[in-house]
Amino acid sequence: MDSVAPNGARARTRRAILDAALSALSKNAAASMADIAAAAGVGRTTIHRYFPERSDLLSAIGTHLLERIEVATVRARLDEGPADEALERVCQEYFELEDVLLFAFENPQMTDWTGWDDETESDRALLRLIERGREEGTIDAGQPAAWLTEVMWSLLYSAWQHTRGQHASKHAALELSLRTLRKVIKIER
Amino acid sequence: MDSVAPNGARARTRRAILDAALSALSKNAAASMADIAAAAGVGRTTIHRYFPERSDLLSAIGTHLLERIEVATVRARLDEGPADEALERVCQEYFELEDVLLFAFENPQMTDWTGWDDETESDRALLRLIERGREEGTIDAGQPAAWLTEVMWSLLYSAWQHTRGQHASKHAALELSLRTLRKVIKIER
DNA sequence: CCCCAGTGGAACAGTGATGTTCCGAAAATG
DNA sequence: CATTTTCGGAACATCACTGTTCCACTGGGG
Repeated sequence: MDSVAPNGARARTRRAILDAALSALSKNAAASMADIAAAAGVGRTTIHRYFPERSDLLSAIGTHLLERIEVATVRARLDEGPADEALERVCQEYFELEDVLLFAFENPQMTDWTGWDDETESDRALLRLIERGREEGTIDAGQPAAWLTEVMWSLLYSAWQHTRGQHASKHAALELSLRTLRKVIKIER
Repeated sequence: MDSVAPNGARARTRRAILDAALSALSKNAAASMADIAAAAGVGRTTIHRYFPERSDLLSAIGTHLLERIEVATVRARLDEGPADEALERVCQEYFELEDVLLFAFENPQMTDWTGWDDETESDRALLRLIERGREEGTIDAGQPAAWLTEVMWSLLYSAWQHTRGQHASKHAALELSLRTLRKVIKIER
């Protein structure tokens, strides 16, 4: 059963469990294994077959999550074009990761998960991008780069929150975020 | 024991439990009753004497929380002076409520708590303030008022996060927030 | 078509949190 | 100082979740 070659069936259910766990846990941070199993349309036993302990599932989610962020970052091509435009691109990419990122935000249960502490390649790329923008003169140098990344994440969070509370469409919320972010990085004369 | 007149002793330990619960739960959202009791320097039994069930404690925290927000809002005197300055004042007041508000943000366990859904007087006052600023010409009318309040909360959250991650002082973080907020509400020419 | 990897469900023990009761000790109150 | 109130701790029953084992089934690949 734990053969080296992923049979296809195994890989499929593994993904199903991972996806279901992600969505279940972003809706309810206290979801039990049984809840996740139900969400995945799978027996609770099966989950334990793939992830012996809850922590195993959580760290699998963790890496899966980092991978998706990584992919989104690459797709934004941070090195191309003016820095402010690249920043908007990466925001748009990240905006699509709502379930993934809401989970990351609202689940401090993963505090013990080793893998957050060390800087991601995405983190570094983002900081480099902002640095580049400051030198280019397209991003306000009056605010620390680390602060601007915080603000970017916050604005994304606000956008998702805005679609929940208000009856705003996702598109409208994203537009608001980008508009606000543009004002934030604008250079004061 | 449940006499009508608050004896002083009862009121005192009640506050102690409430405060300890607040700080314990903001540090660790999954804190057990035993944890909270320990944090309050009080027996677990005593907590159940004041708050028979966990949900009772949570809703007590909820109202206590709303009260503190209410007080902070009043102290900001939203009706006085230019709207943009009033907005900065209320930010400064809210910034002091770090434990209270971080708890509110990071504890979706209070989602079931009835009392968030209906608009607070503070919410309304804040929206009125922004509306006033738009008419005055001190706050950008290009962004919906509801969105600006979301952004304000997010910036506060960013500030607290910034003091955690970076080695920034609270004062510096607040300054960053205010500076960024000023740019956000600035009217585009 | 047949077989077996993959699955679901029942059943079980272990664990930690919750809520309750009871009683002796401590402290506030008059 | 005496009395009433309040507190702490031990003990207990209950509950939900976890992780494990075992067995019966099923459906897709060889």
